Amino acid sequence: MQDQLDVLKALADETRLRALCALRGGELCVCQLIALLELAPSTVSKHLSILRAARLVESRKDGRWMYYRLSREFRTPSTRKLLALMFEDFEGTARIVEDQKHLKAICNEGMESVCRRVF
Amino acid sequence: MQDQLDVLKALADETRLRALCALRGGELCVCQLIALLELAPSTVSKHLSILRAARLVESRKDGRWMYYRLSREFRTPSTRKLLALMFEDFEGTARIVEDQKHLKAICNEGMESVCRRVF
DNA sequence: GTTATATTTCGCCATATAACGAATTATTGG
DNA sequence: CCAATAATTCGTTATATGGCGAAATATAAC
Repeated sequence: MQDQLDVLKALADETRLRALCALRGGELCVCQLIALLELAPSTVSKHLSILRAARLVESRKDGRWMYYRLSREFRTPSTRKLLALMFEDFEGTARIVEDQKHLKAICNEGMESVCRRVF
Repeated sequence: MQDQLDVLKALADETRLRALCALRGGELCVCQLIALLELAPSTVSKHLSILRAARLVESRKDGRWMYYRLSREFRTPSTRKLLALMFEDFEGTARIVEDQKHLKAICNEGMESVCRRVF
């Protein structure tokens, strides 16, 4: 029960929902998520570790960069459906639409520049 | 967005999940929920008010007794699906199975007796 | 090997949340 | 009306959570 509860707790936070929505478009580097969420690196890192502990995201390291993406395999079969519903529900809310524009700009900026900016 | 977030926050608590699962079998009096959850009346009342604020449950008053049930209409269409998934996920977990037995005993006991016991 | 860079971990603070008991409200029964 | 009962609201306390900056870690660049 704790595992499923961890998933729900992970979802019950606006910042983490925004991060998950952002990852729908594909993997992102931590610095890009920092730029998107406009929070301290340590704060974003903590949120990502909570999402990972709930197995909603997974990460891969590439040199100095750490990339996060939505998990391919979830803890329970219904978690995938849960996420799909979540996305359906939040798709189109002002914040998420805003984030999508913002993220597009961040991706165009190039990672080197984003990193220099946020650290 | 806050509305949907309130739903997720309401779901991200073991006690409230147990209450929701218990209500699947039909409406229950507050005193029965107090007996099931084994928490102070004021605590249970607070949890129920959180569930109601998220529009996951609704209540009706019958004399001195207040009955709670799962909402018939949810805030968004997908909330129904969300709850269905939740139930699917928690169905069969040790705690919920235990609660089901416990609730059966509470319902057999009769409300007068339950009320006397928990207050 | 030293320095720079990207990320995480740690320690701290402020706020949010869950629990309780006491006081309050609303309704029934004498 | 007055007492009893069911439930809620209020005030308090302990713990959890989210935020930050500083320190630690890991990798790349020189």
